[in-house]
Amino acid sequence: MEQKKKVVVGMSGGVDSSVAAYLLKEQGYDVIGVTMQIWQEEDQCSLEENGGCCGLSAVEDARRVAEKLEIPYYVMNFRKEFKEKVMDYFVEEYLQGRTPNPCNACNRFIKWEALLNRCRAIGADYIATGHYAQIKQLENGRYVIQNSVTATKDQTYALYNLTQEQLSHTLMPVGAYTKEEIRAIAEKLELPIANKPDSQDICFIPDGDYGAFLEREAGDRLPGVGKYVNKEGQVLGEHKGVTHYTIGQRKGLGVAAGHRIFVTALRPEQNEVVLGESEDLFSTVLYCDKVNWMAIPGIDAPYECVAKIRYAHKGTPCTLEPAENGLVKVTFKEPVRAITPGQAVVFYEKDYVLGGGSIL
RNA sequence: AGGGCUAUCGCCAAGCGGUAAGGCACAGCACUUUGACUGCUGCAUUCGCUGGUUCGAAUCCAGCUAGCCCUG
Repeated sequence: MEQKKKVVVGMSGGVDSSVAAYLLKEQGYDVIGVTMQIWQEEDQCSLEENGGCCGLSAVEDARRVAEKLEIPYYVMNFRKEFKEKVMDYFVEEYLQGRTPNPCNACNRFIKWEALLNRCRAIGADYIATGHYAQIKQLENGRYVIQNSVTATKDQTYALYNLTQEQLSHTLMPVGAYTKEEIRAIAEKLELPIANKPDSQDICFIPDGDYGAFLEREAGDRLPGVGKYVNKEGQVLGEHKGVTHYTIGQRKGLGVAAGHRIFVTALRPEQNEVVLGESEDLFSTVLYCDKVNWMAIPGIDAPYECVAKIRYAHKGTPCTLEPAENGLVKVTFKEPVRAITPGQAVVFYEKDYVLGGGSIL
């Protein structure tokens, strides 16, 4: 009667997800390997050479790993979902003068929503990934993402948007290990991808030139050249269009002010880019919407916690307060640098995710 | 038309007879499952042009050119 739990592992062909599949098999699960086809064209595989969580020789590598582990393996097509939920979102955000975080969108809508739905439809109990994070159920019954044991490789920020339903059907086996340990396991197993580099950058823009990508995708909807101005409204020069800039940016401005200057604001309505000093980038308050609560159902009074406003942010103590229309006001104890609309703000309590939202 | 001042890397700017600082911009690399930030490296055999003085000049002299200012 032993009914083995069935779990689908999203395999990117990389080290982490490959070892994740191995660990789950060792733990007695009925493991199925799946690679999601999301942006890559069928005939474009030859272009791939290095990293990208979703590109490359992903399929070939994943298939070889699955064979080595002796687990069934399938490729699932999610190009349509990816185009709508990630690429289109990416373009629209830039057109509105905001700075999107495609990985967060991909995690929630593709890796979880789309993949989980399809996997449950074929009878799987869980989906699993190679994220360095852990899922834990609190005493109040709610599921949370918890920091992995590897502080330097923590990925909870990119996962704040997962729902309770999604979390309750997700496994993250590598979260209990360090990156070094995972690589060691991969080498011991002689997995063909043990030394692949970590993925990075925007997977669907392999050359890193997102300006050119927007040109292809949005074309005539792009704003075109505009004016650089300072706080006083003086024109400082001409820029390539607000879609080419983000808050806090210094490089690529082409303005020689004699000292370092940064983008302090974007005004998409006027297609103006405001330039200013580093000090001008620090502030203590932000509002966010599209809040996803994880450790608690919500707040109806001020709530103390720590928040991150970007992936690499170490976190700053703050107070959360409910605001009109479901928004949340975040007041930091110390000024934080370059609060950027479109980026995620993620709230932490102890070592787990309290919730998070999209910065306005 | 006279008089004065200034001309050094894309921008700003040291240098004041001893063999071209620095900042910004720019480029590359590193960092990074987003955009940024940050760090590292590179970036004028040449100092408006032509001569002269000198062992030796971007630094002194002369002329020329250009720009700015003042006087008519």
